[in-house]
Parts: sequence; C-alpha cells; structure tokens
Amino acid sequence: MTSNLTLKDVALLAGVSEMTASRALRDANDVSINTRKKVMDAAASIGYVPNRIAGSLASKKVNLVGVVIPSVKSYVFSEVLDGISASLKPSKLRPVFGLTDYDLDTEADVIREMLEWRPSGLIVAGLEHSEIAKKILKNTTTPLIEIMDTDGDPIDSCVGVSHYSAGYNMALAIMEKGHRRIGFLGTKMSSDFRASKRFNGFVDGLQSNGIKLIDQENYSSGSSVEKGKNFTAEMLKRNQDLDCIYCSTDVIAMGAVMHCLEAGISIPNELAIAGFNKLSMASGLPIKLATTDSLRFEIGKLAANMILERNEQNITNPAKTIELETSVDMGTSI
Amino acid sequence: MTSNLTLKDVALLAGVSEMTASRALRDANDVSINTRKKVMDAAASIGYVPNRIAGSLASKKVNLVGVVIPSVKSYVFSEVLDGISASLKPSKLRPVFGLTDYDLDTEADVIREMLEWRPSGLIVAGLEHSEIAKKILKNTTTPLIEIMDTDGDPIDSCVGVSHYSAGYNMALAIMEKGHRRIGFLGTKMSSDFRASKRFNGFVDGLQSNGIKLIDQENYSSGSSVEKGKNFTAEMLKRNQDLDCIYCSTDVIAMGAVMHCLEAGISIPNELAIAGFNKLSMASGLPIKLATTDSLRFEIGKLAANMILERNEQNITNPAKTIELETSVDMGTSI
DNA sequence: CATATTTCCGTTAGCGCTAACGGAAATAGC
DNA sequence: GCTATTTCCGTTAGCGCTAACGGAAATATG
Repeated sequence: MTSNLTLKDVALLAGVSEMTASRALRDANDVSINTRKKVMDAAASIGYVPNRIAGSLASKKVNLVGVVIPSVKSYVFSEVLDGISASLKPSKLRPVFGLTDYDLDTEADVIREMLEWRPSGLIVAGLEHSEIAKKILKNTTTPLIEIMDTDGDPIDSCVGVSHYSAGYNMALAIMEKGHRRIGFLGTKMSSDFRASKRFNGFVDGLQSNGIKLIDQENYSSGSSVEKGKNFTAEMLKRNQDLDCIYCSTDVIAMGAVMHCLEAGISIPNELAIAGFNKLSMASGLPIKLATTDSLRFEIGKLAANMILERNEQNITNPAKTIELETSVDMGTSI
Repeated sequence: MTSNLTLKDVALLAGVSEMTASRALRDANDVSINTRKKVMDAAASIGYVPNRIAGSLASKKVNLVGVVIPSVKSYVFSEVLDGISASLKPSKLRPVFGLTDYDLDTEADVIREMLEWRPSGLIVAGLEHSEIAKKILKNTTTPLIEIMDTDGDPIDSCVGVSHYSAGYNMALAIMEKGHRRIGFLGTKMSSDFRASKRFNGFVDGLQSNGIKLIDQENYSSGSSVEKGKNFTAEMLKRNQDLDCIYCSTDVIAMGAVMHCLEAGISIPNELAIAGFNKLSMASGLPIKLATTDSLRFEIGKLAANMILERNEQNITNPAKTIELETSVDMGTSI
C-alpha cells in the first residue's frame, strides 16, 4: 500500500484543494510557481506516492503497453523487449510483459488479462493464435501490433520479417556454394511456427533446384547448444556423406560447430553449417556462422513506435504491415 | 479501450443489478446457478472485458508484483524472471517487469513508477540503490524482496547467494588444483556490484594462501563471448606464464575457451579457466567449465513465494533473509 | 478608470467497479 | 404452522483521482 497517503493529505498540508494539488504534482500549467512549490514540498515531506490506479481510472489513460511473448529465456525475445523499451523510454508509455510459454491457450489468457488493464497498445509475438484469442483481439479497439513474422494474416498492424523467405534464401545461398547433400536440424514444429515457416521456405528453396533434404531431426522442447551438438553427431552418423546442415537457430548451429571442433571436422570443407537469428553470442566462434539477421531489436523498436504514433494522433490509424528485408549473412561456415 | 462496454451493459442484458453481475463474473458464492449462467452468457455475447483498473481501485487489490531488474539481455535475469513466473502462475498475482539498464537513477525511477501501481509486492535485483530509492523503499509498506545477493544490508527481505563467498571458494578450488599464476577477467566494477563482490572474495581467497593476482582486465559495458576471447588473447600475450583465468561470468569464460580452442592451448593443462553462473549454453563446450551455479531460477521462485506468503497471511511477516548455499562445480577446466 | 483578458484555483461530478449492509424469498427445523 | 436459518440479490456509498466548468483575483488594454 506504500502507506495510505492520498492527495487529500498533500492538499491539506499545502493548504490548497485536492484539484490544485493534483495539478501541481503533474505539471499542469494552471498553477502558480508558489503554490506548486508548496504542494511539491508537502508531498515530498510526507513521502506521498500518487495512486496511478485511481489516476488512470479518472483520466481513462493507462500509459501501459502490453507485450506478449513466448519466453524471456530464448535469447531472441529479450532483444525485442530491448527495442521496445528503447522506443518507449522517452515517452510516457511503459511496457508490461506477459509470457505464454509457447502455449496458445496461455497466450489467450495473457492477452485477456492484458486487455483488462486497458493498455494504450498491445504487442503480440506471432500471427498464430487460438480462436478465442483471435476473437478477443478482433473485438478490441486497442492498437494491436503482431510482430516477428509477416507470413500470414495480421489482425491489425504487423512488423516482422518473412521467415519463409529467410529459409528460401538460405537454401539458395547454400546451393550456390555447391552443397547438395543437406540436412535440417530444429525444434518440433508445432510449438514454433516461425521455425516451421523457415523450414518450408528452405525445402521449397532446395526444390527450386531439384534438391531434396537428405535428413531431418526435430527434437522436442527448447533449443540448446548441447542439443545442437548431440543431434549433429547423430545425424552425421546416419548420413556420412552429408555436406551441410541448416539449423533452425544459431543456438543449434553453435552446437553443430562445437561438434565439428571436437570431432575435427573442417567447416565448411567437410561440413557446412548455417543458422538463423544472428545472435551476438555466436560471434565468439572460430568461424563466422552463416545466418540470417532476424532484426529483433529493430522489430521491437518499430512496433513500439507504431503504438506511440497511434497514441499521439487521435485519428484511428489504418492498419499497417511493415515487412523488413532480411539478407543472408554468408559468414565463413558455408 | 477494448470497446467501452461496462458492467452496466452486462447487467442490463442479463436483467440483474450491476452488483450481481459483478459477483457472477468473479466467482463469488452469493449467486444462484441460473443467474450466474445468465450473466456469463450476456458477458460473452457482447464480448465484455472487465476493467481491472476500476476493479482494483474499488477492491484495493492490484495483484501485480513489480520486478525490477537491470536487463533482460544478460542470460542471467531471464531465468530469475522464469522462476518468478513459475511461482506466480497458479496464483492470482502477475509479474510486471521494469528495466533499469544497470543505472541506479533509472532504477529509482522505475521503483517509484512501480509503487504508483500499488503492487502486492516488489522484487528488486541487488542490494545497492540510490539514496532516493532507498528512502522510497524504506517508506513503503509493500513487501519488498531484494534478490541475487546477500552481501549487504537488505531493506526488508532478501533471497540470494553470497557472491563474495562464491569468489572466495573458487579461489580455493583453483589453488587446490595447483594453479598459482592467476588472472582475472571481468566487466567494469562500477556497474556490476555482484561481479565486484566476487572479485573481492576471489582476491581474499587467493590471499589466504599468500597468492596475488598476476593480471586483471576490466573492460567497460556488457559481456560477450567475443570480448572474452579477445581479452583472453591479450592477457596471455602480456603474461606468458599465466596458468589460470577466473572470469566474472560464464559468457566471458566461454570466450576464453574459444580462444584456447583456436590457439591450440590445452585446458586445463596449459591454462585453467573458471566462470560464474553455470549458464546452460556453456554445456555445449568441449570441456566442462568450472563454475558456480548462481541458482537464478531458484532465487526467482523463492522470492515470488515470499511475496505469495505475505499476501496470504494478513499479519505483517517479519523480514527474512534466505542465503542459498553455492558450491564450486569443478568441471574439467581447472 | 472601465472593460477585456489572463492567471489561478475551487467545486461538482464521475471514471467502473466492489465492500458492506440489509432485506426479501426460499428452505429448514420441530 | 410458525420461527430460525440460509440463499440470493439489490442499494448505498465509496476507492483516489481528474475533466470540465466556472468564477474570483490579477493583469493588460486604450
């Protein structure tokens, strides 16, 4: 409760009305310098902390932006959050995060809970939602930005990259380097829609040259360097003539690289490796990993900016989709 | 705004009073099965989303827990958040995150903003705060848990590990393995109090055997694998007879390992390497990194549980400090 | 000096919900 | 059958703040 001081206490002490105290504490301009100082001093002397709940109800302005993401552990969304924080920092808006744990039912719950706070905007990762969530989102007048991904039908606005294209273009890049016997290593598709889109794009990209995937491993639950290492070893055991592995994320690719370091396999001569995301932690590797920058920080920044724009202008902005261009970062690993 | 439907709309449609509608939507028990169904159907049919702002004001219960951390990018706090989320999930409480960017003035602002929402509890990383922040925190009746670190004076309750001891014990472990010419590699101390405590503990630990640090590098801003790699190279150039490097975090230690892999330096024969945190991504390395588990998930879980306890019991719980025991994980790198 | 304008502050009303009480109707008790 | 209890629902009164209006005092205008 932060002690139970209210505006009335401040007003009484300063010898003004509650309304004047309220105006003085926010920087409204209908207050003389003298009374403002009196009020400020009174508030400071008793340690008054304004009650935003009451303030928001009265003003009908909440100044929070709901951000719904699967996880904060994944090295991916944390940078999105960072971009959002950076954009919102100079404004009055503040981000509030909700985690879905990659579960669409949880996501629907989180979205509902978020909307109960009447946020100034909502940023949700991904274009795939449960029917319930879609219904809620379509019903709301809160500005909504779906992020990360543009391969699908946004409900309102959208900022992201095409994961299908990212996969497709990586396939082209890999084939251009002469690799033909190619495997894929990634997490189970059901929970990670974007990885699945990259996979589809990749397969179609190979197909455009008449090439088919030799092997594919879809492990369950989260990605880790260790999993990447182990599954790479297994896949190589199954297919001794494999000359390239496309990993659904850099984390896995790092594991693949680790395996090669340990097993004395030369990259890319004996095995080419490519990942996705362009994670900064991969930059410490002995080779430069081929990857696609998923522009996470940029996406967060742009999404937050769209919310800010919509809040400044009272006119209802039209829905807008921003598809950022990705390009293959060749590195030295393919 | 999620459209402007209010309880009144639901009540009217269901043919009951607002109060009854309110009771029916929350699961209060003074409502017959029939009327509850009527209200639920009415609410669903028009897509009513309760206004928590109003509800919280009226009930004086907010059910949010403020979580103030330096960053979400650091691979460290994300697991704390995860622990907090896991603990709070079955309860009504929800975490709200605020980022300080390792800046104490920003931290004070974030704390103040958090308290304006009258949260059910506040979890703040670290024991070091600005004078302003301390004053605010001492003044509040909101349950406060300072986390991560127990080397200092908690304002209220506290859950963490002793970073001083962690450093001290790692020094003992390293010396026990026979290493004597030891360097330290970490980020600039001013911004990272816990790294600095580990450093002090480490130096004192060495001192207990009459050993002094040979070299030390404190780079500015954040840690990365690449920095670890580069600064390890530099330090080895300066001190060709170095036989061990203690890194302020596993991220740096991974970089050190990378350098050794590239330069063909054998670990731990030619160079021993130790880190801190026990990050999961280090588990993919060819050697098992010596480290200290910082028990991040556990800390988050316990902190959230303390908030839950305090919310269940109406009695004002006494401040409590939980210091979790750490132990050196020897790995194969020292 | 009279009028027009600006500056400053207070009053009233209400944001959308819930706590607390009270009372009517339904059920139980004997 | 009449009282005691329970079940269910409505009424009243705020939670702590701010929007909007209005009005007195101070200042400007000529």
